[in-house]
Amino acid sequence: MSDLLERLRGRGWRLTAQRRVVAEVLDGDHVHYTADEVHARATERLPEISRATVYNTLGELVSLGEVLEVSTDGRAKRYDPNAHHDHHHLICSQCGTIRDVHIASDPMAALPEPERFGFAVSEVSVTYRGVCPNCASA
Amino acid sequence: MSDLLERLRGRGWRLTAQRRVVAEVLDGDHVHYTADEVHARATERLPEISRATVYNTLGELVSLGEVLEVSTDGRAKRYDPNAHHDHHHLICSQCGTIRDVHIASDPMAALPEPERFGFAVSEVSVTYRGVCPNCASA
DNA sequence: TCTTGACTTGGACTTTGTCCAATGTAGGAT
DNA sequence: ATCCTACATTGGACAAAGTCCAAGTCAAGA
Ligand SMILES: [Mn+2]
Ligand SMILES: [Mn+2]
Ligand SMILES: [Zn+2]
Ligand SMILES: [Zn+2]
Repeated sequence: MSDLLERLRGRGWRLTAQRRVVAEVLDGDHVHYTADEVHARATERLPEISRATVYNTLGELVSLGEVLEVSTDGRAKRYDPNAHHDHHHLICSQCGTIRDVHIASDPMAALPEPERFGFAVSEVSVTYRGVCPNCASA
Repeated sequence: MSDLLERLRGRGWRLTAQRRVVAEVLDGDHVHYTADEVHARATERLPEISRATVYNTLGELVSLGEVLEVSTDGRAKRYDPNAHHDHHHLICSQCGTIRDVHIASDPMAALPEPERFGFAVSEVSVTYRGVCPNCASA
């Protein structure tokens, strides 16, 4: 994600300290933070960053396709910087941990034409749930 | 769902007017209402039913496995009385309409052992998104 | 260095949902 | 048929997650 800021500048973004910090927090793929978690971690680096700015920046990153929104349960959305490699999610039903997973067949191909009801289907996500090893042993 | 009330009585439920009305609203499969939509429809039949009771009853029905919770976007959860036939969902990304769909292959089989990371995987849901015919023509 | 439109901020507000003490009632007991 | 009481309902306070806005700040081009 080091070149993310470059791409964003290319799109006319002003490079503010706040945006830089949000990008840094999301850097190092494989995280799935809530907005509040992003805010907490951003605050460690830039104490006065506001919640509103974190929400604004996350929303912009999602619009640009640089970050994915993951709605797991009915709780807070999670933000996923791993937007450039197709993947799905495996979620622990007890502790909420999320892992990226890669699956063996294309789920888009599994939806027969008559089951599409005239929709222009453009996206599919597969969510697996179960108990993680950590929760199982406890 | 006519025998739902029988099953519930068998489980020791008191058959109150409120519970009856919530069950009636969810009757006739293929609906995916939010709690507030259930409340609005329940109010037409029983004007003084409270929001708290609708939430309580929906929660109980979910615990009993009679109704499924569907978390689509980050908005209100939807309640799905079609709990006894496996199915997945196709959602219009513009208007939010939900359709039940049946898929051709088993998505559980698509997750290879090494991608399970020691989880005891018990559940999988597939969500398709696209533009419905109605929204496409508008 | 100056200027200005874009960005940030704190707080009010909204939506969705939970919790609780007070009140009501379904259904078994008499 | 009536009584009893444990369970259910209610309204309103509260909480979590997110949006919106007017006022102040600042990145970056001139
Ligand atoms: Mn992910
Ligand atoms: Mn359904
Ligand atoms: Zn776990
Ligand atoms: Zn639509």
